[in-house]
Amino acid sequence: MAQNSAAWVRVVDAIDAGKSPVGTPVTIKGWVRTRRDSKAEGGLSFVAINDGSCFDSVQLVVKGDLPNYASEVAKLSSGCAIEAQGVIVQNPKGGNEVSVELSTGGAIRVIGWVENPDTYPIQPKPHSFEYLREQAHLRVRTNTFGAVARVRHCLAMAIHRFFHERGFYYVHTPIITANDCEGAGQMFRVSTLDSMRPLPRVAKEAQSEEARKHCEDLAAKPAMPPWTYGQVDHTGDFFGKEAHLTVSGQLNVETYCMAMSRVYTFGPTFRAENSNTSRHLAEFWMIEPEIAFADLADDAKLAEEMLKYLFATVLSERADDMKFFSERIEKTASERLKHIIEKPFLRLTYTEGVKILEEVIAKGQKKFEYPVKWGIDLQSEHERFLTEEHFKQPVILTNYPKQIKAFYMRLDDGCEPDRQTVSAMDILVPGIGEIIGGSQREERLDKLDARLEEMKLNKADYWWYRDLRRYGTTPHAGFGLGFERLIQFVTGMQNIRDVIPFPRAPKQAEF
RNA sequence: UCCUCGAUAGCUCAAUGGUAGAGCGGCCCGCUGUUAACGGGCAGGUUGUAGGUUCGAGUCCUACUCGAGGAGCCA
Repeated sequence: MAQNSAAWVRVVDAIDAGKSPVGTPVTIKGWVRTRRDSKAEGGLSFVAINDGSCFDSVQLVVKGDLPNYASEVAKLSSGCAIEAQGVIVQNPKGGNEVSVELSTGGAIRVIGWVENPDTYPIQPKPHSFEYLREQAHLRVRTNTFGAVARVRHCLAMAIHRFFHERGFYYVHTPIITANDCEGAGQMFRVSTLDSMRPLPRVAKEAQSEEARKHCEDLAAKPAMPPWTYGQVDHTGDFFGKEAHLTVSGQLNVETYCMAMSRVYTFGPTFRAENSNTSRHLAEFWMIEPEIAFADLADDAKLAEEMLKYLFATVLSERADDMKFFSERIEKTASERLKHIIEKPFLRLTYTEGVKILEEVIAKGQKKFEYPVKWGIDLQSEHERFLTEEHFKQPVILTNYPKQIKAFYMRLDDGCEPDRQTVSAMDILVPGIGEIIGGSQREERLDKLDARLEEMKLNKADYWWYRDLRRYGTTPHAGFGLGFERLIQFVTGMQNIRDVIPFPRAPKQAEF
C-alpha cells in the first residue's frame, strides 16, 4: 500500500467511519495529547493526537518496528507537533472507536519538539482556569478551550446565517468614533498626540466650565507641573477633535436601518469601565440588529427566535463539545438549552416584575439586600431571583421607567404622568442575568428633543441622528446581544474571560 | 472603584512563630493492546515584591503588585 501518498485528513474525518472506513490509508497532522507505552510485541506506543478539528483525539498505534521508534516516538511528550502515516483500524476492545495503526510501511515524523517537557505549561492533567488565563497562547490546546473556540465559531456563523436567511444586511459600523454622544460609559481615547511631550492646551476662556474646574482641581495638587494645566487642545489631533473607541454601533446602524429595513452589526465594542467581574470585558463583541416598521413586540419576537435558533444550531453542530460541557463544566448545559428551545419566553412588564418582588418581600419568602421600589432600577439580585428562582426560565422584562433608561428609547403612550415608561426590554436568563438589552427607538422628533433636553444632552451633537427623524422617520427597534455572554450561557463557563481568546480587562492585556 | 479571600515545587495544595511536605506532572526502571493506566525510584524551592516586629517569620504587622468571588456599571 502506498502510504507515503496517503491523503492528509483532519482528525474529525479520520474518526468518521463514513469518510474513513477501516483500511483507509491516511496522513494525520496535529499535536500530541498523551503517550502510553507497552512492552508487548517488542514495543508499542499509543499516541493520542489532536488537531482541533473536533473534540476527540485519534489514537495512533505505533509499533516498535518503525526505524525512529526508540530515537523519537518513545520520547514524544504532550504538545509535540507530529505527522503520521498509517491505516485506519478497528480498536480491538474499543467498540466503535478506531485507531490509526503505524507499523511497517507507516511512518511518524516529528515536526516540532517540546523543548522541556517538565516545564511545558500545558501538562496532561487538570489545570485551573486562572492558571490557564496566564497561558492564553497555549490554553487552546486543552479540551475546554478547544471546545469553547469551536462553539464560539459555530455561534458566530449561526448568527450571520440567522440574519442572512431573514433578509438582514450585515453593516460594518465604525470602531473609531468622534461622536461624544454614544451614551454613558467610560470610553477609550484614540489619539496621535505625543503623550511624552506636554500636550497642547486651549486658551483658558475657551474651556468649558466643567473642564476648567477639573483642570484647576488637578493643578491644585502639589506634584502637578504647571504645563499640565488647562484643557487639552485636540484641533491638532488626527481627527481634529477628541475620538474614542466605540461603545455601541447602534446609532450608526439606525441610519442604515432607515434605508435597508433590516440590518445588523456584529463587531468589537469597548468599555473603559474599571469593571472586575466574571461578566465584563473591556473589549467584547456585540450583535446589534435594527428593524424598521417594527415595535417592541416585534423586537422581542426577533430576539427570542434568534436565541432559540442559536441554541438549536449549537446543539446539532457541536454535539461533541456540548457533551463535554455537560459532563465536565455545567451538568445542565445541554438539557437547559433543549428546555429553553421548547418553551415560549415569558413576557412581563417592569411594573409587573416589581409587583412580584414586592409580594415575595411582603410575604417574607425572600430577603434582598437592596430595596425594591417602582422607579428604581432592578439590582442583579432582583433580576436573578425572577429568572432563576421565581420563573426558572428566560424572562423578557419590558416597559421600564424612563428615568433609568437611555434617551433614544421610545416613550410609551398613555402612561400616568408620574409613571412614564419607555419601550425598553431586557432579556434575563438564569446564571447570566441580562443577556440582551433592547428597545423601540423614539421616532418622533419632538419627543426625542424633549428627552435630550431632560437629560441635559447637547442637541447639536446629535444632528445626524435627529435628521433620521426629520426625513422619512418610521417606528423601529433593535437590541444588543453580548456575544461572550451568549457563549457563557451556552457552555456554562463561569468567567467571561474564558470564552474570548485574549481577554481585555483592567490590568490584563498581556497577549 | 468598594467589600471579602488568596499568592509556598512545573501545576493543585499542606506546614502551633522553631530543620519547607504531599498528590499530580516530569525523568529513570519494572509491568501492561494501552486509553484518568499501574508498581518502584529520582530530580525539583531566595515561600508575590519592599519594609518592619522577633533570638528566630511561609506563619505576626504595614505598604504595594497580581489573582479569585461578590457589588456597582452594563452586554
